[in-house]
Amino acid sequence: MIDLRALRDDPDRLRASQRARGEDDAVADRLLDLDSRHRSALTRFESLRAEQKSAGRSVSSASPEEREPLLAAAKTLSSQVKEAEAEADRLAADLSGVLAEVPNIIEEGAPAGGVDDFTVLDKAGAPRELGFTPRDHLELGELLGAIDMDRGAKVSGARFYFLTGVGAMLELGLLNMAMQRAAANGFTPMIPPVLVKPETMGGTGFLGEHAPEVYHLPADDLYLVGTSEVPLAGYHANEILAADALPHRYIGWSPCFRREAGSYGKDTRGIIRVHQFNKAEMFVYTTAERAHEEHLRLLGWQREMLDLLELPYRVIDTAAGDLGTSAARKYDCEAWVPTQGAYRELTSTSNCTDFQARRLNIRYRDPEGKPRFATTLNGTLATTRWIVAILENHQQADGSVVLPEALRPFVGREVLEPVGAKG
RNA sequence: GGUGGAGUCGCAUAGUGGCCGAGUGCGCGCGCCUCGAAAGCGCGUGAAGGGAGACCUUCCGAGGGUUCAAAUCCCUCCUCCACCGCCA
Repeated sequence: MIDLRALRDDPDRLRASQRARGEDDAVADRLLDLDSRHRSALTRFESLRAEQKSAGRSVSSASPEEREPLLAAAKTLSSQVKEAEAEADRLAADLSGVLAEVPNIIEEGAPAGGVDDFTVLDKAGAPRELGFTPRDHLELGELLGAIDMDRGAKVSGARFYFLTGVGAMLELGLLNMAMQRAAANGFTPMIPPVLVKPETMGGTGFLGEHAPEVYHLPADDLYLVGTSEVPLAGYHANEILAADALPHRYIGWSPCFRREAGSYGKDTRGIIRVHQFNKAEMFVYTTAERAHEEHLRLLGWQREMLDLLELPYRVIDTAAGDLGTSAARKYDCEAWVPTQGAYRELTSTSNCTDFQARRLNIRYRDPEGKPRFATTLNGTLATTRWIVAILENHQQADGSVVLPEALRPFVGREVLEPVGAKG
């Protein structure tokens, strides 16, 4: 949710942001109009209410003979107050309805445009010269006895899979490595609930344009999270945090569930795009002043993981139209996938400014003791998808995969060897 | 799943329709006192919104309702505690 008072002072900021995102900039005027109508309705209600309260008090202190006319007047006021309140409530609902649709205002510097208008900020590590025809991650996964898509489909349907044997161990090792590194960097490890209430899901901004992506359990009115960002953002909802405790840095490990609606036919092979996967996610609460440098720090920790796993990747500055509802700025790291000849997203880090904090009512005390909305940031530190890049980039001609050194202690072996066909 | 009890200002508590427009204690802040401190005394001490301001409105777990008037009465829900049943 954006700041209405800031909008009153400078509506052009929202207009410019909307244009950069390729969205309607007239919402600014609709908001301003609703806002001023709401405020005058509110003022009317409040003064009537004040009058009613004093009228009520005069009834209680009146002598029996004065009582009757005072009571009649109070009754009249009471119905006027109800009416005025209903009008103010109606306008407040209209206003928050429009407000709920408005995405965050982009950070200065974010490239304008859509999905393909990103800026490449950096490239790291060159793709290996293989000297043989690379196998894709699924072929390798089957050869290594690590991935079983067929039985995933048998049990749960398309886009489900089993990680088997070394595949299971590889994922555990990878995620554990991420958790350990984050903990060493001062993050608090968290294993959060993955079913959340509507206000938590809505508060993080996922029930807007992303709503069709989200699994919903109608019997309990709970949502399955697509990332632990959701419960970690809800963790401090409706709290006022002590300023000297900031930043709060959490590293969450959770399964993530995504319906992948609208991506039919895309990435249907293997585990690149699946309905359920695991993820280690960094989540930070801090102040507006410190947010930008924290964002770069999150990116730094992501790059460190990718470097340790010896993966070639590039860093992109996502364009405004591809930021999603909550983010003001987003950097993605994309790893090289040899069989696709392309870079594919492995990490994403977003600065959500105070957008989520407003919806979830997360504040801290500034040095003057006044509550202010916090800034939230998040970033991937490892996911199941990383297995794709690890297998493909570190494969050998015989189908074995030599694990990067930093990962070995977490997986408990140096090389993943092909197993005989076992069905 | 069932039954009973509870949820009030940072914490603890008072409050069973109008004197609650929320008291008191602790904590915290400022001041007096003191060489300095403790004790003592005095003053202050939540959030949100509107207004240039004086000030006004809302918030007693959440949401509805009754009433001229609700922390207080009624309904629904949530959370916690206790017990019963079932269960990985």
